[in-house]
Amino acid sequence: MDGDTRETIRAVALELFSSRGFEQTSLREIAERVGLTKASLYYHYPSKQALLIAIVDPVITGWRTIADDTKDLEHNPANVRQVVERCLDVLLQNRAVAGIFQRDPAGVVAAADSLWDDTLELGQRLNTWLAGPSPSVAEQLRAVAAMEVLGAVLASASYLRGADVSDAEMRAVLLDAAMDVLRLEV
Amino acid sequence: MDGDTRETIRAVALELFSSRGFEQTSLREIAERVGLTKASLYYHYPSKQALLIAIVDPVITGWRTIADDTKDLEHNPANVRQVVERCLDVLLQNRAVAGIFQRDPAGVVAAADSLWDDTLELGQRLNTWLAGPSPSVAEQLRAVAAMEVLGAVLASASYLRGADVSDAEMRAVLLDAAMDVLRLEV
DNA sequence: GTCTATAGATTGATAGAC
DNA sequence: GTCTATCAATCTATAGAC
Repeated sequence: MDGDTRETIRAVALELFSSRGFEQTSLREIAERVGLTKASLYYHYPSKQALLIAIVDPVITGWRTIADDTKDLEHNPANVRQVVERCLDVLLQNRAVAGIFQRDPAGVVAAADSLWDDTLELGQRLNTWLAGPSPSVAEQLRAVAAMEVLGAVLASASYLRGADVSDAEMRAVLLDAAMDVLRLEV
Repeated sequence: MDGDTRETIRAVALELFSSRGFEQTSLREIAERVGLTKASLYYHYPSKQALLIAIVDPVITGWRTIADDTKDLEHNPANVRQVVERCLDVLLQNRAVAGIFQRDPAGVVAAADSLWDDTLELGQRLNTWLAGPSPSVAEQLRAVAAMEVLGAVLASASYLRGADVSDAEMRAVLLDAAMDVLRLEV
């Protein structure tokens, strides 16, 4: 239980960053919860920024993979559905990390410009593909709106505190809803 | 041009809060841009928190008015469309303020718990009404997703940097898209 | 690998002169 | 109404002992 320390720090930081925000979480607090001193954190991560990047990297990578795969991918309803589905799965499988992007974009920007630039660029590539070739303004707007729909994965945690919804049902409903926004039926 | 000072401070703070985030904006920076010293800001606003509340209040009030009006309002397609339309108009007419809520929820929570509680409560009331009476889980999810669609008003600024879209077209397209998510045609 | 101690900077806020 | 000066707190990060 020694190489675990790095992972424990990551897990604690993830929980705090996603619930309170990056700037609102101090290394002192992370250290306390882990049971270390601030200074010890710096043995495992060279900076607070590096800690954030380590936490967020898997999701960026996930999105990049999807975006890369849309290169030369034919834009038809079946493919669109699959791309949206994969985006949705990234969110479902990384709720906490995605929560950082949803609840604290400002903190991410402040911590690492380039990280946010990456996120924007990936979003732009996905939206561009989703809108289809030579899209009208309406089609471009609907592409953005369809991606926004996926954010309901996280928002529903705040709003449907009563009913706990299974991942499977969330997946099915939001996928259909996104396709409705794009006005594509499969 | 003296009673204007208070308003100038508000405008400068709004711009900075909405673009960078609340915690990422210091009173020093606001003061510099206004052409005053930090200390002078405190003559006009008793605290940084109070400044945020003054900025954000009109939007909270707008949402509250809509939420209140759904009390005893029959849930039918025409009324749903009207409620969604009014929410959309609040966003379109208060883009910068809404940007604070979209880009920096974590900052708002940290600055004023109660402010965020209000926002959540209003969102919950609107979602509950939108979902209709005795809603299924799918209907509840679609209500949340429909509200998320409206967030495209702000997100599109980042993603459609090329084409500048008129408010009228944005309104028309997103209103229809939200109705599609709710699977209601009018 | 973890600690104590501290540097160095910034912040929100206040006191009091003018 | 605006200023100068300053307080007290907090933060990230580093130096160096163990």
